[in-house]
Amino acid sequence: MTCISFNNHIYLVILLGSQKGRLMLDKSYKNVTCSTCLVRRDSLFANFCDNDTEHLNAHKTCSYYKKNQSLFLDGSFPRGVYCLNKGKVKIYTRGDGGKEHIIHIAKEGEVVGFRSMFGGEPYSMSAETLEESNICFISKDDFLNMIDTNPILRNGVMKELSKELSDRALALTNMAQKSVRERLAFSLVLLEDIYAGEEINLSREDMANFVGTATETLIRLLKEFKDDGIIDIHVRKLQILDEVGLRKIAGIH
Amino acid sequence: MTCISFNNHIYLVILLGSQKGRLMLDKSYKNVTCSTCLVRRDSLFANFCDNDTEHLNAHKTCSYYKKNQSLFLDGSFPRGVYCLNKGKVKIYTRGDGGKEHIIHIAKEGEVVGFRSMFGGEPYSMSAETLEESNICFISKDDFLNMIDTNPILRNGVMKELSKELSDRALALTNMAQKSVRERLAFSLVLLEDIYAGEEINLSREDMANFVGTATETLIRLLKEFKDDGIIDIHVRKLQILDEVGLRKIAGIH
DNA sequence: TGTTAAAGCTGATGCAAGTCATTTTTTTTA
DNA sequence: TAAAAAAAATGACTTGCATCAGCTTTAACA
Repeated sequence: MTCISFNNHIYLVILLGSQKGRLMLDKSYKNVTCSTCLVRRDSLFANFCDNDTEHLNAHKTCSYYKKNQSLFLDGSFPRGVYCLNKGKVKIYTRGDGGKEHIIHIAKEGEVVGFRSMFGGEPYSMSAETLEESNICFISKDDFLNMIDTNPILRNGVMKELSKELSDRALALTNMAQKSVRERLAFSLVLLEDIYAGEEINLSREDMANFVGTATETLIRLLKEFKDDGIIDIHVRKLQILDEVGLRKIAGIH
Repeated sequence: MTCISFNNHIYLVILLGSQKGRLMLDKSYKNVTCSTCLVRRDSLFANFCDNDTEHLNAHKTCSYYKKNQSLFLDGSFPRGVYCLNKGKVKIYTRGDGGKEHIIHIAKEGEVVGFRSMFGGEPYSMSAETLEESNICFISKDDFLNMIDTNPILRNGVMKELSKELSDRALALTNMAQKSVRERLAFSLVLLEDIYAGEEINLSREDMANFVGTATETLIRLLKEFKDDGIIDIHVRKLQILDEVGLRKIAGIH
């Protein structure tokens, strides 16, 4: 049994029965403190002064989520926002027939759940962890209060909203005009960033729902990319070997 | 020659040579006043107090735009925002190869051009009139100043941004999962609202770029809908006869 | 450790929708 | 008013990708 430390947390590498050793999050999540949280520097709460950080810390609660656990569901009303300390979360809608479409995959440092908060409407999307995660929660009242009193946060939120709006316009144009092959390449470039050098670890079904295609088609195309030496596949984990080639296929200049 | 009045403006119906009579905007646009502007009640500037409205009026300039005139282009930096007093504007991106994709069609009362203003980045989209229009302009400095000092406007903007974000997620899911036939039905329901009872007046190419399909496919499907009695077509203008039927095809409940 | 379930993969087939070429209609311009 | 240009419409052809069905591998669990 080995201990390693990463991102504010201590992980235990343990052997579970006949299973291969895997990374389990230590349940020490209660110790997360905003002032020392490393992922905060990428978040909406970056650039906070000490006072604001302390206030944030005092109003957040931190929880452990296991894999495939829901944060919120389409149709429910926002109760607060979720700041990802560790782990990844998929944001998805369901089309007619219930088929998932993954709009976004949030990574460490991202704040999830505030986008539907300003209209007074229920969520139009659902959120669910893709792996075990540590996630801090700030209640709606506290968050809205901070928005009103903190111009840094407010500007950050508005900047984030408009950035996502243009990202999503690009995604829409890609979906309308690009082939599945091109979209897969595009998605892999996005995933490379989301998984930040780690191997991409998504089920084929989730990946297909992210690209917007059938699972079988995705598998066939992944195989093509592998044969072309653009990616490498280890069981279900995926590594990008030739990002330049991918960008070329995706049509990113 | 006849005069009619509508929406703050006087129109002249005039006969031009051998052409059929058509509606021309009177150039009296300079007379538009925010306090009496009827379309303002649907805009971001609704709910303004008299003081704010007066301030707005003092800082706007109003211009006449002819059909197919550009408001701003992808890559340029925002100089201000555009409030549509009369006319429609398409917001579009271009995919690889330069093919347009129409993200949104703005109608009277909508404010265009502020979404890219908060990130300090250039526009990722272009905007162009679809018909002759009267459009008021507020400079970036004036608008940002109003955002900072006017909570009503600020909340309206944030509400609008998050609403559009969820609209666009729905559009993305539709694009990923629905057939062209279903998407066309969906788009026609949207257009029915945008044209507010008037006949839908778009070129086949624009409509195809809005639905996300080839022009030929769009034409064939329109013909099917016409044969099924769902729509009626007069040359290039289009009228919806059976919105319930359309919603059913589109999968809107 | 063996059994069951889930996820991943492969092959065969059909069709929705894109592309190209041509004609017809409408609009614009001289 | 005629000629030219642009937009709309139709037909023929091709193909990317979804669907279905069956098989294999990996993970879950008693």
